Amino acid sequence: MRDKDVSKIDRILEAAFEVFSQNPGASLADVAKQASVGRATLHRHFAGRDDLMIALTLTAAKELDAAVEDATANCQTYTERLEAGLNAILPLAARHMFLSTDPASQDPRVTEVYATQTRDLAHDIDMAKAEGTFDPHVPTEWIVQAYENLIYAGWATVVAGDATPKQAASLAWRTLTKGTCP
Amino acid sequence: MRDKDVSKIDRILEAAFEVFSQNPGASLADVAKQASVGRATLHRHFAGRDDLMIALTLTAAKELDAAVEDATANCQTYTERLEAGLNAILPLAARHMFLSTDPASQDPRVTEVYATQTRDLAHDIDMAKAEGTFDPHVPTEWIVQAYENLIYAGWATVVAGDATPKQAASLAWRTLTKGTCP
DNA sequence: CTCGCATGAGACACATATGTCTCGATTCGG
DNA sequence: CCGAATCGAGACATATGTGTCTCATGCGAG
Repeated sequence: MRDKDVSKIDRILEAAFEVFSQNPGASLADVAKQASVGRATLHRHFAGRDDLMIALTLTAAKELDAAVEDATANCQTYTERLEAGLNAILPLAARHMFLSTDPASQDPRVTEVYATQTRDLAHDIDMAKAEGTFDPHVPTEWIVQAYENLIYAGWATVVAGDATPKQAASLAWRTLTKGTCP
Repeated sequence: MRDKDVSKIDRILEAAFEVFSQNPGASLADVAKQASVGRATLHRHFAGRDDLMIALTLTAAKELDAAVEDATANCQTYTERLEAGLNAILPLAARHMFLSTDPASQDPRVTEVYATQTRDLAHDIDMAKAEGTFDPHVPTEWIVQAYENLIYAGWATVVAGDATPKQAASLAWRTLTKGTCP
């Protein structure tokens, strides 16, 4: 039965990503319907909306970690890591973006996950500074924000049909490092 | 009584900006309370949540237009206009950001306002391209997205206490044009 | 001073989301 | 083939937001 449970949990989480991506205010009934699962069954695995949101956040973090780790396995430099990571994250942005505006981010596990992600990114940026990719005079905190928001910009461009994910990632990386001047 | 009405509408709109900025899902009762106004009075001026959101969007657009127009009055070039506009918009981002994730953006007036803003921005960027500020090979649509999202990044940096609005605007402009490389 | 009107407070009905429960159907293991 | 467990569907109670209405109050106009 354990396997079945996992399968059902995964289906619910997957459905939640799809539904909430398109409408962050969707009801749990919508999620259950998308997962082809009874509403009661959803409540058997997730106590309520908050529990589900927390699980989604942790799942999203795992997905991101896995994608980034896979994409950066063969990278030699931190600069390469950042560029490859950007390519890996951008296609996942659509699934996870609704979590950033989620008000239920008060759980300690969630805040810790976010803190860890930001800290790791800041670390890589600091290392890339040492490699000469970023100006040491530009605050690392700013580069972190710019990195994350240019990913969002790339995703928006893809959604608008103005670029492929690869092109968007390329533009985001170019803008972050060299800007858009000639 | 006309003056009183305007005053009350303004108070409601101002309260709505404050409340929704901190919690986009707040109830109309919260807004009325913040405005020191009866809930019924709010409904006398705004038919419902959608109406209020539309009014907020149009008000925000006016505020942005006014701020940008004022800040760019003495600009000689489109490049200067874009940089000055960025400085003007960034402090207002906190008030308006919740509107970008608002699902009630299906009203024709709202979509038209957004379309106009984006079109004007794209026009200025095209002109700045001609001035040599942006690489003509970089799609204008991308620069629009980067411009808007770097404003958001700047606002986030200010909120985090890592920069003043002026510093954040400067970083955003530098990143958009020259990037963050040394 | 008095009248009239807008207002704030609150009652009321309604819609929706949520959480719990029960029951018949289905499925899986023995 | 049978029994137990799980599931989906739906009923039910509850909470919250919303929209409308009434009414006493208080303020300003006349």
